[in-house]
Amino acid sequence: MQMKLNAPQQEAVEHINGPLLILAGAGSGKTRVITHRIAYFIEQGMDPYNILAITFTNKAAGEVRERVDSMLGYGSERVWVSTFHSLCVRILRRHIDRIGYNTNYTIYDTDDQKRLIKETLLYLQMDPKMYPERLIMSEISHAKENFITPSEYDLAAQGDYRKMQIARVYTEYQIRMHNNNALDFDDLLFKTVQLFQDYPDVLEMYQERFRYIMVDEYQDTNTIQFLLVRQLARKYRNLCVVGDDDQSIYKFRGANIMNILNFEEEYPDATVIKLEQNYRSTANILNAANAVISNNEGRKDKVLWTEQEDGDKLQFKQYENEYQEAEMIAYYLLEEKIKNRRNYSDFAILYRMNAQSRVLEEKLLMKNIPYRIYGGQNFYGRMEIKDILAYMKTVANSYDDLSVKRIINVPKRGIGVSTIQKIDQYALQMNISFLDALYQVEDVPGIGKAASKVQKFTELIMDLKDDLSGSRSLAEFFDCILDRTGYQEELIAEHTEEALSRVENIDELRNKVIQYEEDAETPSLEELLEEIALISDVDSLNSSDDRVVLMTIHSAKGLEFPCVFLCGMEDGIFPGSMTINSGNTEDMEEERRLCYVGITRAKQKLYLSCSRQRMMHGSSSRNPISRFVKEIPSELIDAGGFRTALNQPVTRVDEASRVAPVFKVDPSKPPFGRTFTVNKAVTLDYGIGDTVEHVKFGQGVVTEIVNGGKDYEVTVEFDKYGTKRMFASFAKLKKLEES
DNA sequence: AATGCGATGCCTTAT
DNA sequence: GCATCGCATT
Repeated sequence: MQMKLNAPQQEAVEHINGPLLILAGAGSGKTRVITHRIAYFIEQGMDPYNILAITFTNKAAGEVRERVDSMLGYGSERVWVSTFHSLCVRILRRHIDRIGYNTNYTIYDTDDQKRLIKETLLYLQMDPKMYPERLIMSEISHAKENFITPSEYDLAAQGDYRKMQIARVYTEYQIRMHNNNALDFDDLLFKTVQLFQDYPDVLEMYQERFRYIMVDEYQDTNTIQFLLVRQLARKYRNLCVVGDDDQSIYKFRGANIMNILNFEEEYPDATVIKLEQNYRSTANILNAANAVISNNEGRKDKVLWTEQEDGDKLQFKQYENEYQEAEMIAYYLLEEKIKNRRNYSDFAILYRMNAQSRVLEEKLLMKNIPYRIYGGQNFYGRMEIKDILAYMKTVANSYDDLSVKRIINVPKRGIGVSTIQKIDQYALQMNISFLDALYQVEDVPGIGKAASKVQKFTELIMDLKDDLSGSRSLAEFFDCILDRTGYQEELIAEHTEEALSRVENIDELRNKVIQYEEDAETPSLEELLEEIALISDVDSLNSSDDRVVLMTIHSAKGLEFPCVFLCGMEDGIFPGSMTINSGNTEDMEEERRLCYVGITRAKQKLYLSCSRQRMMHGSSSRNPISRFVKEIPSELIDAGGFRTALNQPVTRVDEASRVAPVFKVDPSKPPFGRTFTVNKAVTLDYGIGDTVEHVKFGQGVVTEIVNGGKDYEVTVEFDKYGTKRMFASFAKLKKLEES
């Protein structure tokens, strides 16, 4: 651990007035500078109340506050440290009524958004096949990220039929969001910027309050965040942004790397400080990272260096399939743990996509290695959690039609789709909320005996509203929901393993409610719901429980681990096939930055691995070694006998990786060191699944290849002659078609 | 209205 | 390989 601040760090800490850009390489003590800077400001007599620090995750915010607190022992609670989203939520809770929303608005997550889009498409009679929700969602999201209103979008769409259709959805979607008194994630930013734009008095209030602004991970800010920061900083111009252009990895969600690259143009009087000394990783790991990232063009020039020892070489292994890869990761993990007396929590297994976690999980489970998976299906995204939350949201905001529709027949009350549609129709005509329409169910035409069922439901909601005002705590209210709905009872009655785990999840949610109530100064249902809406998976990462961590490289940004496994290092996975096929240089550079982020998470040991064959959406595919692995100088890598192949030029290695022999691992006797043998007498230009031709037997498909030392034993299923096993050197099989 | 079945289509990455 | 969706059945 670094003892005292180095010169540039010190300079950054003591810079008080005017714009400041801190280019902080990975592991260069960024958080340290931020926390010291806040502490320094307070020591200099500044009011902590005037300081705003924006971080990427709630977890990071908590850490900043904690560290400032431990440095000063006071004052930190008055510093406003939060993420962009929670900053906006808190501002809007106070002032959103100025722009026509109710301050008890609901926050919609991606799932809610999707439902609403679906409803909207139906209403506009647009074909979801022509306009997939996915596409619409990203269009709307990108519009909002660029502060483009529906009418502006429509204006720009003129002449482009497709865009004009999307403009219709965007417009109707926003109307519905407004009617539901709901905001999605993008709206939180959008509405705040809009509020500040339309109400300069409100903006000035916050400008006065936030005289000193710090933004972390600035390279991942998008346009709307840029605008928000610019608004807030305009008056006092005491803006300090910290970031690393090499770690910009969120282009897909609108992050604009130009925000950091052009900071000096936006603020010509900006001071620029570079932090280039890395305190995290060994020299070998750092050099590998430097080598990879140096392949990108158009970056701020900066070279990370370290005083640390070389350390161990990076490990690289190619396996036959993803099961073997997972198996060996588990094996090497245990080996390292025992050899160097490490904790499980010293390890992270990182991958490109969440889908890769399943196989890893399976093998860890088999070997009794405690682990925790972050990301993917979020806890709060689970069905039962969303159901219970929908009850809470309905009580908190009766305009939230989406939540009401979600729970009106959950648990089953015999209220079906047709009834819901009729009521929906009625609500639309009367221009009232869905819940209000439910209250007037007797006036809704065409509702027969379902009316009494609906009335039972509305009574339930009214009772719950009474419960909330009558109950002493939110936990008590929570139990009222469970009791009155019978949700939990129904699950218990099911007696299945799945239902049981849902019950457990509900219990966990209950704990969360209790926890919130203990921590909050003035607990309220609204605040509880917003906290839940904005919580991210890594926020709950807790290094004190001794488990291996599994997550995507994206989620791992900002984290560090003594030992890191980067798996699935294959062209087609990482970089992904989309990126490779598109031929887009910018996209490829972003993938490379992601790789850079992955490598620089490791402090001492880095294991890279890939698999020759892998199941991807149902079918098996073969992937060559990732080009990024090949960008690492071979002297930094220990790859057993495979090093030769790595040294070859990229184009030739691609060829070579197809010819390379199949190797088999006996899990009971895991190999040390030399895993690969490249110098074989015979090489095969075909693999499992390929169609081959034999002089005598004709065509067939290769089903198995066994490494028999000098030769390969190849099993082929011939079209006419059945399955034959033969030695490759005699068979002289000719490849016809790849699988 | 609820259930169950086969067909479809789809995968980055996440607040 | 998985989840979602539409359809037919009870």
